[in-house]
Amino acid sequence: MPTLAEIEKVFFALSHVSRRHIVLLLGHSGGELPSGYLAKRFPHSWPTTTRHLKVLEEAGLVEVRRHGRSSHYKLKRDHVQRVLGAWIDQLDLPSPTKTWAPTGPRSVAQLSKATATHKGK
Amino acid sequence: MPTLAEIEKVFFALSHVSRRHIVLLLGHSGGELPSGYLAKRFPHSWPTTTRHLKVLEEAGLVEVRRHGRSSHYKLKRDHVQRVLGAWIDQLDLPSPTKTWAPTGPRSVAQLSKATATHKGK
DNA sequence: CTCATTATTAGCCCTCTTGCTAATTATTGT
DNA sequence: ACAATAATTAGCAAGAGGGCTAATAATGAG
Repeated sequence: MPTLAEIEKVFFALSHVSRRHIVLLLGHSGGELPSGYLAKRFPHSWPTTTRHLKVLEEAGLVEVRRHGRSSHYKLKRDHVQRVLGAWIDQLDLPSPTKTWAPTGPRSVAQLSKATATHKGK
Repeated sequence: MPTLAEIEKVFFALSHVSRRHIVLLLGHSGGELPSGYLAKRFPHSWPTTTRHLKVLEEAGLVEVRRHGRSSHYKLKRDHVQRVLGAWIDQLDLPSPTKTWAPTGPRSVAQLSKATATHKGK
């Protein structure tokens, strides 16, 4: 279960278009992307991108691997899905005994559960 | 598919703790809650709650029914799930032919698809 | 009609966020 | 050693966001 602080940081991080766009770029790339590559794809200056990346990193949405003079950023998919998924799940009415109704629209609970095989930070 | 503007508004709306909390309260209630009921549950003033509610409404996350001198707010679950779900789905690598890998963690795609039986605003 | 209740609107202030440029650090190449 | 490249840090300015109080609107009760 994500802490309040985690939820806070994630939603804040995703509240800015550029940061969401960075996340999407990283997601589509499938792997790592260097800071400069990302910076070039935005109308704003490189330092601004750097700051966005730091926000994403502090939110645990992204991880960096520094190698030589370049920094490679990678999306932490599981964290995005775990935090957002868990929050969305909370929207449902409090379950009496954690019994998810077998009928009706599927809950994202399964997603966050299935994905929870990874490290929980 | 949610428009960019929709995504923007939803993520902005959910970037504030109080607004997220309002959404959760409405979600848990299962139905409608009057403005004053919500306002009383926050440390800040009533007008501040009113503003938060307006933001949520403009984001399409909530709908109001005014009756007499009270306003009743209701969560639009489908919209929350449709927009957030769709965005999360975009994180996955662009599918070659929309073929979701049969192995690995399940996508939220199913959720948003299953839920998409409702009105698309 | 008058008063109380419920809620929203208006306007103000202060903080936080985000953009920028300039400076700094670290690494690679010549 | 020196210059070039990659990236971050520092510091500043502008604007947005969110809090408050006071004022206004609308409805219900007596």
